[in-house]
Amino acid sequence: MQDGGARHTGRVFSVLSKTERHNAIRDLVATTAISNQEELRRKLIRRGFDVTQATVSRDIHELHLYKGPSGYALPSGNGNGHLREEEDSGLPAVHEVLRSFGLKVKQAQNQLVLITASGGAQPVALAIDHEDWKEVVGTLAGDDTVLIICPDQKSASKLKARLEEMIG
Amino acid sequence: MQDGGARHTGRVFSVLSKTERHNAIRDLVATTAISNQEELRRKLIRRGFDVTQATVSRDIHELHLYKGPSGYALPSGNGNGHLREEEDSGLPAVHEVLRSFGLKVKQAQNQLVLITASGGAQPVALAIDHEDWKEVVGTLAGDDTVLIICPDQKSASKLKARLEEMIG
DNA sequence: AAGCGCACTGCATATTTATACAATTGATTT
DNA sequence: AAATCAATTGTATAAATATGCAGTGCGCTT
Repeated sequence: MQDGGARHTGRVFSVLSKTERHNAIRDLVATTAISNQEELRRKLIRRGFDVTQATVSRDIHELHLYKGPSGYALPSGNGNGHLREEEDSGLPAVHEVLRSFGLKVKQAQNQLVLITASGGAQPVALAIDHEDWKEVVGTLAGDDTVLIICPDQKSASKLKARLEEMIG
Repeated sequence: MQDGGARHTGRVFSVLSKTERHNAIRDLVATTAISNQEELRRKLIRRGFDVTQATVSRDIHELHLYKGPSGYALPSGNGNGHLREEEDSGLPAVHEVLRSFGLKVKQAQNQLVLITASGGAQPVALAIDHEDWKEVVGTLAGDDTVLIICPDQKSASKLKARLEEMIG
């Protein structure tokens, strides 16, 4: 269902169609404005893919495209995803996440910049937030960097020491 | 058309309805899974907003929401949105987003840390950026935290007061 | 107060999107 | 080779979303 490739049985070469079409769709969606499936269908036809609206609808599903004010768009990779679940308290202790993800801490005035392994910033920041330390005014996490804002330079230093100890 | 507020003529107090509803929608969309307008309609009704699907459809337009694989989503501020032109001032006023997402503001020197509901940071930061306030040097948004850099401690205090007032 | 203009909304309906079902095709098994 | 199976797609239609039009109500002007 997913790839259409040789994965399971059946189809192995006609692939030249569906996957190609998906790529074409990604390209079209990324570079041109497409406000509905008929429009996308027409553009696909111009590129040699003769399909119906039903197929286009299915493709859009498989590609996880979004539809917004200005037409279809690619999945943002970032924020949109994890709106759902989340659950509750199951967070690992800071020292655990730090031990696995933490790399180093740098200080700039009242701010700390915590470098983590790739993809580790969010979980680390979450864990830190949960500690409710008074040295932490707030955190901001990207992919591998966490910015920690402290009330002042002094508390930043203190926190830095603590974090470094945890990183080991 | 945009605000429904006192902007032009007419309506100034019934606003208690449409804008409130918009906030409720932002909140619902950010915190729960909503896969179609009927569902959103039902949830709105449970919150006391008795509207039809048509109105919900219009609201979704005005709020620039996206619809993706997992239901409706807020404009990501980031990747998804403005690939396209952008048109005019389509962003909701700060006080609107703040009312729905803002939780509290903390100050550290010349920085403000604005805590928002989960998923609210991007839209809030976007709105703030758009205001072009001289107290704002720049913003950084994660998932539920916005860092606002101000020129100095004094302007930070001033801005803090203003934001707190908006949060209510 | 009468008249006008505009925001807002419901109703009915047009437009757009999703999907149940059946047909086709090529690989795999017996 | 016949039977079988999974993948893919079209057709027809259901489901979801958008919108033209008309009605209502408030504020402003006259």
